[in-house]
Amino acid sequence: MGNPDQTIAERIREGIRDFTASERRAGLALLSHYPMAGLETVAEFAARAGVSAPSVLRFVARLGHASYPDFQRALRDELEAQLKTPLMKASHETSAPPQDRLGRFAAAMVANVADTFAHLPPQEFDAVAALLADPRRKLHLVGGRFTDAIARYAASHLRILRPGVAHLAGQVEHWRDHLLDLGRRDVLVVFDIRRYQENIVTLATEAAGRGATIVLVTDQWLSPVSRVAGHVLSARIEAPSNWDSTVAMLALTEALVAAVTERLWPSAKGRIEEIERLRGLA
Amino acid sequence: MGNPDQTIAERIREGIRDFTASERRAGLALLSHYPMAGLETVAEFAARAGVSAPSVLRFVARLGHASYPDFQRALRDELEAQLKTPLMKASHETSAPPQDRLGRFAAAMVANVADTFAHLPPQEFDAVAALLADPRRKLHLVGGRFTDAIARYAASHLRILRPGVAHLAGQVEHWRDHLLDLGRRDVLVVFDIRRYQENIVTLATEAAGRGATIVLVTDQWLSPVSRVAGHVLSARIEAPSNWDSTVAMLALTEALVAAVTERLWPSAKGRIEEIERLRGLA
DNA sequence: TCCCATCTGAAATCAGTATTCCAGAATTGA
DNA sequence: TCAATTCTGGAATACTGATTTCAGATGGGA
Repeated sequence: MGNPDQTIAERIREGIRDFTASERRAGLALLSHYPMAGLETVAEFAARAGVSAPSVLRFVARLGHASYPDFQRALRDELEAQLKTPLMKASHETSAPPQDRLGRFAAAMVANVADTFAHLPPQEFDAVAALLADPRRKLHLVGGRFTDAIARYAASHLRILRPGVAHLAGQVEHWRDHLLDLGRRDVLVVFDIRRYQENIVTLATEAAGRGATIVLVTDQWLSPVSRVAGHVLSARIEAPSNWDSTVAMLALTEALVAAVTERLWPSAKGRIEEIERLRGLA
Repeated sequence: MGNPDQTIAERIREGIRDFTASERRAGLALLSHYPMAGLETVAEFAARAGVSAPSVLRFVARLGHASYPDFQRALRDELEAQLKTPLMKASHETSAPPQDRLGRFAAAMVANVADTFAHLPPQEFDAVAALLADPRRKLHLVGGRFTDAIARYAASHLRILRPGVAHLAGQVEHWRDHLLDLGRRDVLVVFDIRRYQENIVTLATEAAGRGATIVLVTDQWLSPVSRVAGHVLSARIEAPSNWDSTVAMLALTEALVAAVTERLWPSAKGRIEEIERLRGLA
């Protein structure tokens, strides 16, 4: 299969000295029509390179591929990885890309996610991940009008990874009961964006007063909860729409979940298997 | 074969309405993995799309190609023309592939969102937006284990914009009651990704049987719900993590909400003001 | 409800392609 | 110049993958 960290083109350039004459011709033909020539049939490729089919196969074998289809698969994978780069998007959209609303919306989303990660303080991120991965801490998650979906989403993942995860759902009245239990060992994760909700601020302030650690995930203008928060992470939420976008905030949340997953993996692995088993029973 | 001035992707998007169900699945599979899926063998392509090999061939024939190899040649030519221009450069200088996990995660998120919008068939998107904005239709939203948060999120926005929006929450048992009310005038919006949930498929199938229109928002591999869906939108969900990412799906959903908002704005404006007023009272 | 038209995929068939073999050509070194 | 070695491509072979067929499934209309 060859070294997967190297493109096929690189391997050809590197090894071309040691090739036989017809292998070299095949290699040059491929490089000069890269990578399409390699996606043709052996016969076509051979004709293009001016060599025989067997020579092409020897060339492919020399590059370390088990068979011609295997070689083509590698080329396709390589190409696909290349096409993944977002630059490609522009060339795909034939007509007036920045004009249409959908395109503008897409561009804004992409920018939000990119900016959010670009401005993320790694220490802060790691500190939060460590906190969420600490099994001695109890976690409580709560969100506002629209961000509650993210709180819920995070909770549903974290609950799988570790015990002691609660989502403060719906009714504000229930929160009071929860408050009673919040203390030094508790972490309250608050999701709150623009048009910050008063009751959320009150809850966080009260919880902080009782000694709980507050983690705030908010927008770039920072919810007032930041006053009492031990850790603050912010995400970009602007969109060409009447609504704010929580896409970047979800991306940030997923990144946190991924980091926590990694930290907890030894213990979480068995836990997940057990959960799968129980789900199977249901 | 076919009109040479049009890309194959365009022809698919344009004609997809008139395709048969399995041709449509093939088309969607190709669009969501464009154009690599089409460079695979018929069998691989068929497996990816979840249809049989003959269906893929009928799909290719419908696009106006004389044979599968002819179709592949067209794809290659198209791709070659694209590669000729801008991004050869960018792909070669893969400078600084972010080694750190957070950077890789961020890059994947950005790519997911970009790809999702790049491969989104605009007609399909518009059709869904129109459906969701039709006040004569009742909307019912439901999601799976992790996607339910998105269903809920979408519902909370749509509910503000228009009447007749229901979120099928939690308990599977409650769904049954709901099913009774689903008929020709109803739209069931289903969010379902990898490790597709059986009960969701059952629900959608049953709802479709009762004449409801099914809108499916799924991943690039298409939930089995696509069999009964009137409209399918797919989002990229792969992430360098143990979990799949729903970021792009949320982005897609927000784009839909934005489109619906725009369509309904004249009527929604007053509605929102009224809601604000009521919230003020509480 | 039944019928007709349409669609779909399993299996059989067929075509074309990769692969192998080997004889002869080219190259090398003495 | 001559052998030894390496390389090369024509032709036979073995597969794999495209294509066709057809029976059954599906859906829509009377």
